[in-house]
Amino acid sequence: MPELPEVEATRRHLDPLAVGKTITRVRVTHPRMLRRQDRPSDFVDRIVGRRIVGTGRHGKHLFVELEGEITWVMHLGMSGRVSVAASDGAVPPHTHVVVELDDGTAIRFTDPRTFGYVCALTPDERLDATFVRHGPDALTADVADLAGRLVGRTAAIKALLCDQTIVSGIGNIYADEALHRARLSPFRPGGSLDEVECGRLVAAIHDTLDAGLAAGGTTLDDLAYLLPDGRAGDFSERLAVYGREGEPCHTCGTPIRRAVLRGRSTHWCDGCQA
DNA sequence: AACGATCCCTGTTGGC
DNA sequence: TGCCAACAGGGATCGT
Repeated sequence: MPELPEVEATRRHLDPLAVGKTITRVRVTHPRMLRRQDRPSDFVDRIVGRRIVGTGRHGKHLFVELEGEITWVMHLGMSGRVSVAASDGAVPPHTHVVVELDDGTAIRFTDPRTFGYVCALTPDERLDATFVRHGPDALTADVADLAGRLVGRTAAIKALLCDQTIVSGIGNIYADEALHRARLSPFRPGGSLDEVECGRLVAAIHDTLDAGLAAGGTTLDDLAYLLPDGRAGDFSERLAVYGREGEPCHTCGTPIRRAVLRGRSTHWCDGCQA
């Protein structure tokens, strides 16, 4: 499942292969990929012929900056993958967007479950889009950012961590992992965390995301995230709680528990987390 | 406004 | 062995 570390790994892979190249041809073969764009033709018309001048990321959103102040936005959803290969090579199944470049390569967006999307936005649209109302990027958010957004909130801290308007970039896996590292129960009301606990949580978020990034992301099975070059990230071997229901906690030996919270599986250790 | 439920989608898994 | 329901989840949307 692509969360912030997987998206950032994708950006770092894509950047040197894309920046400086010019888009020569664009094919979109699945209309659902463009559901964020008012008119589907806007995407193709807006990016074709433009030179790529940079890449960026905020939370789980990947940005490809084009000359003329157009931003090509990609969201990987839960099964999206970006790869770069020779444009005349074999195309993987479930490839819905192909962007050919002037050096004979193509950027391919592959997404079996089609929860991801692409769009091309003008500066005004980018200011207006939902994702800019997101909270600060989880890699750089500080204690004040988090504490200020939790004041008065009664929902479970796990649910709030996954809310992109609080902090941007955390999904189900890293939320569970960060809460275990911070020794906080996922069911604690967000507003009940004191300053010390908020500090512990922010540090745990940074540490967990950094570890995921250093490992090249999380891969749970062959449907899940792969690095753009096809290699699997190995963070899944270091998960403390996610997917470990019934197995002993690496810290205290207590069996890891699992429950469904807001329709998402939640894993925690009763011995470590309060 | 805040919160939680529901839905979208398809490869994989587990039960019978 | 084979079939099929259940499961996985990011985020939009809707009801409370």
